[in-house]
Amino acid sequence: MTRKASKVRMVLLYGLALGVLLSVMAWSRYRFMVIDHALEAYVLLVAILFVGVGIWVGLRWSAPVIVEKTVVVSVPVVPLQPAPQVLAQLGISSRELEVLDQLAQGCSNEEIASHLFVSTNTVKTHLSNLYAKLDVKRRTQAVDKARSLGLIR
Amino acid sequence: MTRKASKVRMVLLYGLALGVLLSVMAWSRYRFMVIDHALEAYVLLVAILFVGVGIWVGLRWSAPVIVEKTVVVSVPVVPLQPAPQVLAQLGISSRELEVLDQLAQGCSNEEIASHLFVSTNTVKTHLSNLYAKLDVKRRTQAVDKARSLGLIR
DNA sequence: ACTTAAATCACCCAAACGAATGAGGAATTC
DNA sequence: GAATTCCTCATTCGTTTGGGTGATTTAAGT
Repeated sequence: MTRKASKVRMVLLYGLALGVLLSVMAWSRYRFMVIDHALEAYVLLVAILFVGVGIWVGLRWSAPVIVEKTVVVSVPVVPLQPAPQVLAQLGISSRELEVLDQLAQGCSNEEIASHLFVSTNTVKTHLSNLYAKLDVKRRTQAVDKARSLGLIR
Repeated sequence: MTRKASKVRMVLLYGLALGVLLSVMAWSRYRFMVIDHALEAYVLLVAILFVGVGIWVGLRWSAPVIVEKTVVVSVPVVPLQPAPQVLAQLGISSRELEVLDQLAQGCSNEEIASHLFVSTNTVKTHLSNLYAKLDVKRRTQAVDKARSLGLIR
């Protein structure tokens, strides 16, 4: 049922109730008029009744107060790019990527060399090629750029 | 003003209004009693008045309907740690943090120096202190560690 | 068979970097 | 006012890094 329909129906019900109440009161007034101060009691009764009606109407008509609750949910963040295309596009070989990874971990040329079981000269060659392909001059720049390209975590 | 206080005040006002209205009616009934069907009009007036009061009360008392809305917002992911405590704990100064930031962007000592308007010697000093505080030996290590600590983006 | 690309290593040289140390000035704290 | 911290700069010395160049080997593709 729509909100509008329920309002219309309620107004009709309210009018009906008012009419009935007035009739009942008109009929019953002779019974109570003999009592002194009957009018006051009468009015009080009417007031109480219609305050009740009003409250009911008010509650029904009151627009729902919409409270927005912001719920923060933690979501697993996936790697931006597994770097397959970027890698190919830049022409970076797998060996160079290994070197790049070591680089990002802060290894020196000598450490990289020992980790990859090659000479430091080889590492330097790989690095030089990497710099050219990444278009950078320094190892720190290489790490920064590789990270922004998603080549490394 | 709190909700409770306003409710209490409203009840009091309501009672007062009712009392005043009753008094007015009691005083004025002699004027209208001569007219036929005056009571019906009287009751109607009271009914209308108190329906209004009731509606007002109902609107005021109506409890907010809480509607939960799921809102999806994009949140900048990264601040593992706002780094305030970590920073303080490691004793890293703001200037050192600036140097660290430049470092992460792949700047050379000379570039950092010109960006921060100091000599390269000063940069080297800051770096040395940083290395000690981060317990590393090389700039690349420093960047790596600072990142893992959430000190930099 | 020829070409190409990747990986490996070497040598030389210059620039950048890092360690160690000292020191002055400013602000804050005790 | 003494101590502390931070920022600044300097000097020296050894290490690391990067550029340039060239070479060999292997694998893959034409």
